[in-house]
Amino acid sequence: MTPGSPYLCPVQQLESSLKTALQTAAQAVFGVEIPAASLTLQPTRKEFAGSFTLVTFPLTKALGKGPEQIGQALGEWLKTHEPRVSGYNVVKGFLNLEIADAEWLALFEQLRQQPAAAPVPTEGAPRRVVVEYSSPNTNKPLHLGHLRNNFLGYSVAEILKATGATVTKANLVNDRGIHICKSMIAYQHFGQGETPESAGIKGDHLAGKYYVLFEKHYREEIKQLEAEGVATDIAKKQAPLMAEAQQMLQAWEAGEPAVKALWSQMNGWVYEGFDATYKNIGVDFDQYYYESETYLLGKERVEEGLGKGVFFKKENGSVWVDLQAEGLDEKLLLRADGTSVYITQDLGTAELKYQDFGYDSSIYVIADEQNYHMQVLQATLKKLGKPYADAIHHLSYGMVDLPSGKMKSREGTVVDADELVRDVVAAAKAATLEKGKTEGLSDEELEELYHLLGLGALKYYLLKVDPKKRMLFNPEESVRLEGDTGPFVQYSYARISKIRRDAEESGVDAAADFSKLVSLEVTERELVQQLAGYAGVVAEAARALSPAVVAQYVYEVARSYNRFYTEVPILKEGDPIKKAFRVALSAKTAEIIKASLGLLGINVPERM
RNA sequence: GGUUGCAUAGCUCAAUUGGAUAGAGCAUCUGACUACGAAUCAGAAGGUUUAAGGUUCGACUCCUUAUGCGACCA
Repeated sequence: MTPGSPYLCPVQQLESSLKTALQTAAQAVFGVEIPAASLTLQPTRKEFAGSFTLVTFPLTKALGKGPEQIGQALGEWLKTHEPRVSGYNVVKGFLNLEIADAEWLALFEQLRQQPAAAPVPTEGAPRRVVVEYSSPNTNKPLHLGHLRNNFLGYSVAEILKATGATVTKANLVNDRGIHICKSMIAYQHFGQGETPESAGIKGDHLAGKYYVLFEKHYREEIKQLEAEGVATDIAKKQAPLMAEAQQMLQAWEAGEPAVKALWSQMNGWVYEGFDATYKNIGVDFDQYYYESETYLLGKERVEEGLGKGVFFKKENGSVWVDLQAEGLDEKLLLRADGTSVYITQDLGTAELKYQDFGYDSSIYVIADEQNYHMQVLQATLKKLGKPYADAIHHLSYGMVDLPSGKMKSREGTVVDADELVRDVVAAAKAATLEKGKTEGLSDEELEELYHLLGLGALKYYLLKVDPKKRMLFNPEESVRLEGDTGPFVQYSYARISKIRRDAEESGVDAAADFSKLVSLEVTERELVQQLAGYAGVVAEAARALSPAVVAQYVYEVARSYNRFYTEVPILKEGDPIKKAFRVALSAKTAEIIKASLGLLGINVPERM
C-alpha cells in the first residue's frame, strides 16, 4: 500500500505490516523480492491454530521451492525476528501465523481510544451521494416489496454516511399518471364523499380501496363487452371506466381545476398514510421529489436532445433515442401526442437532483425488473453528454417471493406493510411476555420494546440476504427470535447492558491498564480480532452497497460474545485487571453491536 | 423470438471475489439453568455445489454446452 492512502482499520494495519514482514523474510531467507500483491493473507479458519494465514502456492515459482518448505522457512524466520508473531504452523500450502497476545491487547487499546460510530474514511469512495429509495406510487399502500426497498435504501444511506460521505436520502413520489386517475375515477363513482376520518381508514389504504374497486368494475365491463362480441384487446380500451380514466389523465395534464383539486385531496390523504408508515418503520427522507413537478423538466431534456441531434423524431411526431450502438434498442422518449413516459420524468429528475446536490454518486434503489430501464436511462444521459451520467448507480435488488410464489395483487397475495409490521410487533410482544423478564418497565416502555424487537426481527430478516438476490419471505421465519435473527443480536446487547449496570454498581475500574495482562483466552482473542475489523466491514459494505455484509458481521460478533460469555467469568473473575478487561471488552462489543445494528436501522434494548 | 439473471444440506441463506475437510440458522437428535440473563451455549447428523465437458498447483467461483426457474424487450 502506498503511504498517505486509504485508511486501514486496526486489523488491516496488522495484516499490512505482516505482509511487509513476510517480504523481508523472503528477502532474508531466499534472497528474492516478492511483490506485496502476490501475498494473500486471510483470517485463519477456526479449526487451525493461528489468526492469519498466508497462502504459499502462488510463491512456488518465484522462490523455486515447494509450498510446505516455503511456509516452514517464512514461519521460522518470522517467529524469531518478528515479535508480533508468537508462533506458526504449516498445513500443506498454508502458513498459519499466531499473533502475540500483547499485540491483541495493543489493538484493543487502539479500539478503546476511538468510538465505533466515528466515520470510517474510505479512499475512492464518493463524497456527495444521493440515495433515492422508497419511491412509491400514490394509488396503493406500501407492501412487502416496498419494505425491502425502504430498509435497503435507509441502510445503504447510513452505511455511506459512516464512511464520511454527505448523503441525501431522496424519495421520488410517483404522484401522476393513469394509476392515480383510476383511483380518482372510482372515488367519483363510489366514494360518496368518504374521507379517511369518516371511514376510519388510513389515507393510503383508502386510495388503495378505490384502486381495487376500479379494477373490479373495469373487469366486469370488459367481460360484458366480450359477451357482446367485442374482442378482448378492444374491450380493454373501450370499457367506459378506462375511457374516463384516460380522459381524466388528459384533463390533469391540461390543468383542469376540478381534477387537480380531487388529485391534491386524494394524494394528500395518501401522503398522510405514507408518513405514518415511514415513521412506524423508522425510515426518513431529506428530500422529496414529485413526478408531477419533474416531468416538464424531462420534456426540456428531450428538446435538448433533439437540438443536439442525439434524439430523433419519427413521422408521427414521437421522439426516440437510438441506443443500438450501446447494445440496447431504440427507446421512446415522448409519445406522438406529446405526453411523457416514465423515462421522460426520470431524465428531468436526474437533472434536478444534480442541480440540487451536485452529487458524485446517485444511487437508485430499484428492483431488478427495471435493469433494462436503468441502462437506458444512463445511456440516454450519456448521449446528452451529461457530466453526471457516469455517477448514476442502480442498486438493483431482487424481488421478494412468498412460499406460495410471486406476490400478485390480482390474486390478493400482496402482503401489506402496515399489517405485517403489526404482526411482527405482536409476535415480539407474545414472546417477551412468555419470557417474563421485563419487570419494572412501564407500559410505554414495553410498547416501545415490542416495536423495537418486532422491527428488529423484520429488518434483519430482509437485510441479511444479499440485495442482488431474489429472496423468499416466510412469515413464520420472519418473526423468529432465535438463531440468525435480529433479536438474537439484540439479546446479546441487552445481556451486556446488564453486565455494565452491575459493573458500574460494584465499581469496576474502567480505566485499568491492561498491558499487565499476561495471556488471553481464545474467545477473547477472537472477539478482539472481530471488533478490530469493524471499520473494514463498513468500508466493504459501502463498496458493495450491501447491508448484508454488516448483518453477517454483527451476527458473528454476537455469536462470539455469547461464547465468551458462557466460557469465561466476567464479574465473577477474581483478578481485578482481568475483570476490568472483560468488562471493557463487553462494553466495546455492545458499542459495536449498537453501531452495526444502527447501520441496519435497528435499535437496541437495555433489557428485554 | 431477442437480451439477461439465478440454480449450494430437507428448508432459508453464507463461502474473505480462484485457496485448506463448502459454512451458519431453522427443522431432527443429545447434553448444560440451586449460574454474570437458557431469546443462550456445547455436540451429533445432514453435500456428486442442477448436469456434462474445459482452463490450472487448486474451481461453488472463470469458459463452453445442456436442463430448470425468473425478469426485461417486443
